[in-house]
Amino acid sequence: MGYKHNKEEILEVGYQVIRKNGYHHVGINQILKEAGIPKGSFYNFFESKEDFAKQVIQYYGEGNRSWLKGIFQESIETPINTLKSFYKLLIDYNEEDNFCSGCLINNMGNETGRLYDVLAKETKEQFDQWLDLIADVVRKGQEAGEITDRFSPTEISNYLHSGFYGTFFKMKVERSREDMDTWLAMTFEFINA
Amino acid sequence: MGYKHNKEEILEVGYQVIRKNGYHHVGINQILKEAGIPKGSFYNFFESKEDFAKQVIQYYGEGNRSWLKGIFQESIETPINTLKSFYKLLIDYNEEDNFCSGCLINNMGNETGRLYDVLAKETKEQFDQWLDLIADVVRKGQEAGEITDRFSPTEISNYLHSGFYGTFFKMKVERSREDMDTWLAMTFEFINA
DNA sequence: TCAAAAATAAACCGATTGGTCTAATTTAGA
DNA sequence: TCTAAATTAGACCAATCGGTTTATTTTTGA
Repeated sequence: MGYKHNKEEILEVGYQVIRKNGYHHVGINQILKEAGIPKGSFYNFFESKEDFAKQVIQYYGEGNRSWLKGIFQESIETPINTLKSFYKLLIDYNEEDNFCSGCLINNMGNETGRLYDVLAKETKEQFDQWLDLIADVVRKGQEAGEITDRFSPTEISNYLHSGFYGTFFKMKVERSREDMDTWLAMTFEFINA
Repeated sequence: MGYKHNKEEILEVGYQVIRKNGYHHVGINQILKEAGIPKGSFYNFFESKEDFAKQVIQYYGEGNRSWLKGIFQESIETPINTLKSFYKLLIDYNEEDNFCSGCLINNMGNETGRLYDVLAKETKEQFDQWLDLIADVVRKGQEAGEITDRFSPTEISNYLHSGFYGTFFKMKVERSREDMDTWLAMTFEFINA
């Protein structure tokens, strides 16, 4: 409160740095340097590196959830096109840093899923809340007869987002959106009613 | 040749350890300990940690390619069922260690894609060679009228395997095969002719 | 206005990192 | 059989790791 350093600014730096470099590859010192704070201040805000990472995941998860809510509410397209535009936006977003970072949640889940109960749990929690929002749009699409009803909204939203996560592998090793665009076209043809 | 330590044994240990723990989270000392070799021997075989990881990727990529060739050649099922059984086998394989490790190639691509040109290149190379083998089966499935021909063999094999990679996220944070099984059922209904 | 609490600042800590060095041992080929 | 090369062995290195400590400054509320 009115103090020199701002917790949210540190979390934002942490988001950027960890998203790009991963959890284990990033040291506290790098965070300190990029955020411009001394170590004492960091450990005043956060109990440990793991606690910091957990709060970064929360910060990003919640921010992204608000963003998601907004674009779904304000969309003037039909449900299926709302979803397709949403994934196109995500691909565009990844193009901005030359396809080298991917998604913090996907990265964290894959990197620390096995090792850190705390981080895996937080990761899953944020992911699940995103999926609920996506599932709502899928349900509307099914009610409108646009999206296949051979599978439930939960199954389809899961299928969509995990499929999207799968494209990050080739995106990163090829530094290209080609595969993501193909995935988008194929998936939305498949889930068509 | 006939010396005390065997390079392939060290690579196998490296595969197990790095697949499970990731690249940055694993130190040389851990490899030495688990492989039972002193540091001097390690650096006699490998130039650096990065060189070691590269050879681990090659070792695993080539081994897996042989395995893939074998099960595709020996399969007595139709092409589409050969593929479905193949992915079921992969899920079963991940169940063996309680869904905590995933695929070395996917892990490496996601973790080091941005950071290490050497490792990303090797990862992509091995992946591409797997995909060629899968694409051959897809082509046969299309010729047999089992698999949709709305997309090319390359597009479909890419779609299959990147979709499979996408399921690793939830597998790891939930330690469950539920999502993978659902993905399998949905995907093979979608690519049906 | 002033004392208690909160936040800032950086020196410092032991443990571990990837990697080097030197010496001893084992192997291969002349 | 003997020498040169390859391999084994682990002590050693500077740098970095996550984290603690102590002292100072800033803020807060009585």
